[in-house]
Order: sequence, then structure tokens, then C-alpha cells
Amino acid sequence: MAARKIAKKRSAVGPVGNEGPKGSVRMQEIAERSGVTAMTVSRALRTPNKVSPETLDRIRKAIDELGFVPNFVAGSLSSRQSRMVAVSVPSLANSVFSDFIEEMSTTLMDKGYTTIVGCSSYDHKYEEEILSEFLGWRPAGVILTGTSHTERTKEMCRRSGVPIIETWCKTNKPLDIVIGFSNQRAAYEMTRSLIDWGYRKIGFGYVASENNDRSMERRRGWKKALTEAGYECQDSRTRGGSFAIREGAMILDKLLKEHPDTDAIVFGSDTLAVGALMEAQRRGLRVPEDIAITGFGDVEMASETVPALTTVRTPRRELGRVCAEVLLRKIAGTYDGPRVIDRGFEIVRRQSA
Amino acid sequence: MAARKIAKKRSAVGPVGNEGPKGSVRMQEIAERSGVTAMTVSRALRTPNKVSPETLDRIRKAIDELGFVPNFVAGSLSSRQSRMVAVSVPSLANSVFSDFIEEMSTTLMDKGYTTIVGCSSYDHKYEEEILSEFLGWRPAGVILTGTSHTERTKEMCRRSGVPIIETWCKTNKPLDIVIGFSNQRAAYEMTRSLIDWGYRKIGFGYVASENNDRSMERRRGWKKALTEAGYECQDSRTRGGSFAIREGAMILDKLLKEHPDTDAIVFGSDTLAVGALMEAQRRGLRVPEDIAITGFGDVEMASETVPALTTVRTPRRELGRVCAEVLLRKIAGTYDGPRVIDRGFEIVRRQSA
DNA sequence: CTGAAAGCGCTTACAG
DNA sequence: CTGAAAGCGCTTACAG
Repeated sequence: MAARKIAKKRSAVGPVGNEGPKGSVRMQEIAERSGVTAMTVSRALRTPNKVSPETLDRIRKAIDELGFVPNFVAGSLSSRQSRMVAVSVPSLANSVFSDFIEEMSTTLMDKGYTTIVGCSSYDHKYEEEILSEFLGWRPAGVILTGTSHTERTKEMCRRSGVPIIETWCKTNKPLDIVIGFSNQRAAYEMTRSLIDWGYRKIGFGYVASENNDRSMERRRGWKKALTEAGYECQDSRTRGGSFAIREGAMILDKLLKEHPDTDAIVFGSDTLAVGALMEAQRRGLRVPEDIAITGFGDVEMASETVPALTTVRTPRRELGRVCAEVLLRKIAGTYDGPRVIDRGFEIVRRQSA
Repeated sequence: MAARKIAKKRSAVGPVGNEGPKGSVRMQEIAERSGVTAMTVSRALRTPNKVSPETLDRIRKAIDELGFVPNFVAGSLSSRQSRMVAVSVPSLANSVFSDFIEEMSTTLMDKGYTTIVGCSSYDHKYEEEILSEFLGWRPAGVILTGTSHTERTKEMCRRSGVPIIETWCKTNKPLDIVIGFSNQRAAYEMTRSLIDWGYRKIGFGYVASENNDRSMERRRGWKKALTEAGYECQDSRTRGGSFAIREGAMILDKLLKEHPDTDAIVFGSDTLAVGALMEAQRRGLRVPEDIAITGFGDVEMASETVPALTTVRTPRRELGRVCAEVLLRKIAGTYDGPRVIDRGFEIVRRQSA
């Protein structure tokens, strides 16, 4: 405010170089120092081939000397497009999502885009708040986990007019574009595989949350496989939003107590499965001889446990990259691919089943 | 552009309500609909007590009906302060940092701040690029992992004039403020504890990277404890930036090959320790009878392995919260605490040593 | 309690 | 290849 006004006066009067601690350098300063106008500095940054080589040199030198960092806030307001992408995931503590985010944000940064990330804690209402906050930054695109959202979330997405990608799921009626895989199909095939391998009393372990459509889809897949084969369905769950390892142990305990003849458990996540694996070891249960255990995700840990975990590999890094790439093309207006993109999954058989 | 101009004309001519898909609602529209000027709408949002209750009601109603989302980009440019905080961590895949980030970003969002996160992949040069990118958004504050950075990174921090917090370390000469704990002291005490518990040939396992000052500090602490006690120092490492579980197994292998009489290994991270634990199990080695293993971090998994992991608990969530709180006070200009904040650590003895 | 004017630092859309 | 003018959607600093 006052400081800025003084700075302006200074640059109009004498040579630059004494920018105060708070007075960050503007294009104007660069322009003066290189004997052009701000317009040409702007061009040098955005379309350098439209500026003469000598001018370019001078400008670049000035930028370097003054440590000029272009103000994206001003640029975004002016051009009505911000190179920013907003993402909401249920949790970062779950490595499945942190890997996804890491890959996505790296891909986006390579193209000059900044990623803002919010954690909804598996809560649709909180996802709505995050989105509303993020939309204030007028992002160029939005990526949401799952396909179930509050009405207001959907309404805000529509009104915003920006490209939306939903991910980690598959649906036939995405808000805009969906990139993921069928959770139901994946759990179905995992369960089918167990049946093929000779298991008969197959339980399901998960954390119940009406907000987690992925989890519920997986449960549906497990149920479908058993029903088709004419087997009983017995599941066990803990309540709450977190996917603590501990919960896996509790589920194993509960399931074996209620249905002692259970010979396999399909878990809705690797974290739960690893928890169950550890609990089995503590009890002296042999896996898979006494009880088979399968996970979902194929996190790094899955191949290292003893016994190594049989699981469903989901393409989490690939999902991050593809979401970024498709979104970028949507933003550029050059996307002409399908609205539903299925990246599949893979059953990985190791030792635990 | 053209669309915007048409939209303006529209709103000047007739009643509002037909905003196009791209034409997001502005304060101007809210003002017209509630019979005031944009200035009053701005007040209603920022200092509602300075607006008459009736006016406030009308404005809020209009905001709701039109689905107005204030444009932070314009607000930031105008007020010369953005409610945005930039953070750089080495990796999100490491749960130690994702927990930290989750806590920090939640704390910041509660106060109306948005967090932008970048992953440096344990690379100082890449940290510099991320920072330079982030500074373009004119964040209100910056949080950096570690205390070792490139010269240009430090220079940019100074020039930016925004509050900087370094974390996960302790140093006497922070760029601005440092909030963390002494990695050297923590590893020293872990090693001392092992000595007290009767171990004599204590190795150190870590991933070598000159960019990771935390790791090197921990190694120094281990060495110091052994040297003071007059014992030999034998370490083993793998090269590279990642903290894969696999590396822990490789380190165990190498260390036992080169120094078969090793009776304990201090690991620089829980991930490595868990990898070693699994490898020991695969080889039929008893932990801690044949070999003791300790970790660093106390991640969720640490208490669930069999045997449960003895480790150093670092206050990662607390660090996230405190970084956010201190930064917020620095931004507000009300911080008068120390420049060096030590949040300590804790040796957690379980079964693996 | 409310408003008119000016400005934040860029980019767009011309013009030359 | 370069520049002058206008404007992006808000907030600041008055004034009433």
C-alpha cells in the first residue's frame, strides 16, 4: 500500500535496485531496466520467439539480476485462466492416494501447472467445503475421488464451467469425465479366483462408510461372486472413516469368532489385509493353510510381508498421470476421447491365498 | 473475453440469472441483485458486522441464489496478500510426510488458507524449481523440509520477504524459523538405549543421499554414541533417493554378510526397519534374539509388525499443526516466539530390540 | 452504514 | 518486432 506507492515513485525517479524486503519486483522494473515496456517483458516470458534476440537477452539479464518472479495471481486474473488444478482425495495417509497425487502433481508441474490438494477424510460434506474453497482460486480443472458427492458439490461443479474428472471409480454417468476401474469387477474377480483356488467360506472385511462408494462397490463384487457360485456371504466390518492397520486385526478376530469355519477373507484394502496378516501371525494361524487373506491395492508393503500378499493391483500412479494428461487436454480444448476411461486392474497371486 | 463483455452488457440491461456456463458470477451481479454496490458485498463477506442486518440478508440470499464463489485471485491481487501457503516435502509416498501434510493443511484450511504442496524427491535442485514456481503465487508463507537448500533457494526466500519455516530438523541458524527436533540426538539416544540393553555390535542402515540432511544427522548420532562407548562403527547403506521397504532387506543382507557378528541394527527409517524385519523372518532369524532391529518415525505399521518395532517416535502430526500455527502468527505479525523450536522425540521400546 | 475512485500486476486486443 | 489503452474482479483508503 504505502510501501508500494513509494516503490513506484522510486522507480520513476532513479535507477532500480533498491527494492525493499516486501516490495517484490514487477514487470515494470524489468521493463525499465531493459529499455522496453512491460508488454514486451510479458511477451519475452510467454512468446519469446516474438521478441528480437537482443531485446530478449537484455530482458533475461534483468530478470536474473533482479530475481524477478512473475506474479501468477495477476496473470491469472488478467488472462482469466489460472494454471492451477484442484484435487480432492479422501486421505493422504493412505499410500494409495499419496502415490496417485505424487504422480499427478509431478505430471502437472512439468506442464507448468500447480496442484492444490485437499483431504476430505472420506466425508462428502467436507469434500464440498474443500471444493467451494478451491473454486475461489478459479482452477483450470478439478479432480475428485469417487463418483458420489453432495448435490451442492455437483451443482458447484456444473456452475464452475471447468473440466471435472472423477477417478478411482467407474460409472456410466460421470459429471464430466471419469477415469478409473470397476471396483465391483475387481473384487468379483478376486473372489472368483479364491473360489477357483478351492476356498469355500469366503468372508469380506472392510471399513463401513456410506461415503466410500469404492468400498461398497467392492463388497458388492464379493457378494455377487459368492451368490453366483451358491455360497454363503459372511462379512465383517469396523465403522469409521480410517483405514488403520489395527482394524484389519479386529475384523479377523470378529469374523473368526462369528464364523469359525471361514477359510478365506477378501479385504477391501491392503492396509486391512496386512493388519489381519500380522494378527494371524500373533495367533499362530498359518496363512494361507488355516486362513487365506487377500488385499486390495498392491501397495509397496504387499509384496514384502511374510507370506507375501495376494491382492488386486490398481493402477494408482498411472491413474495420476492419465488424470493429469486428460485434464490438460480438456483445458486446452483438444480432448476428443471418451467420457468413461477404464484403466483396469490385475489380480496378483502371491502366497497369502 | 468476448463472452465476458456480452455478460457485462447483459447484466447492465436486464435482470441477472442467465450467466453462461463460463461466465462465473461476480460481486457486481450480487450487488445489483441486492441493490447495493460491490463494495458493500465485499464488506458483507469480510466484515459482516459493518453491514446492516437487512442488507446482509439480501446479499446472502443473492449469493446463495446465484451460487457466487468469491474470486480469491482478484482478492489476492487487490489486497496484496494471498491466503495460500506453499510447502515442499521430499516425498508424499513416505507416510511420515503425508501425515505431516495432512495435519498442516487441515489446520490451515480451518483458518481459511489453502495449501499448495510440492514433492522434491529428496533433490535440492528440484526443491528450488518447486519454490520458484510456488513463489509466483505470492504465498503468504513457505514451509520447507530440512535445513539444507541450494544457494538460489535461500536467495529466493530472502527476496520474497515472506515468512519461511524449515522443519523436521534443528539448526541454530535457520533461514527464518525452524520447527523440528534433533535427528542426531534422536539416533544417539536410540543407540545409547541399545547399548544399555546389552547390544555391542550395532550397525546402521540408511539410504545415502547427500541431499538428505536428516539421514546424515541420524548417522552422526549413531556414530557418536558408539564412539563414546568405545565400540566399532559398521554401517551399511543403499544408494538412491527412495525409502523402499526392499532396501531394508538389502541392507540387512549386506550388513550380515560383511559383519556376521552384528547383533543390532539402527535404521534411519521405519520403512527400512520393517523391510529388514520381513527379511529376517524369511531367513528364519529371530528378532531380537539373533538380531535386534530399531526404526525411526513410529509410523502406524511399527506397532503392528511381529515382533512390534522398537523405534523413535517423531511428532509428525504435531509438527504439521505447529508449523501451521506459527506460520499463521508470523503472517499476522503477532509472532514473538523463538526462532528455534524443538518439539523433541521419544524412544519407544517394543519387542524388536 | 454505504459508496465513488483508484489501483493491485499482469494480459488481451488492437495499432503501427 | 514493439507499444498504448483498457480491463480482469476484487480491496484500500478515503468521504459522506
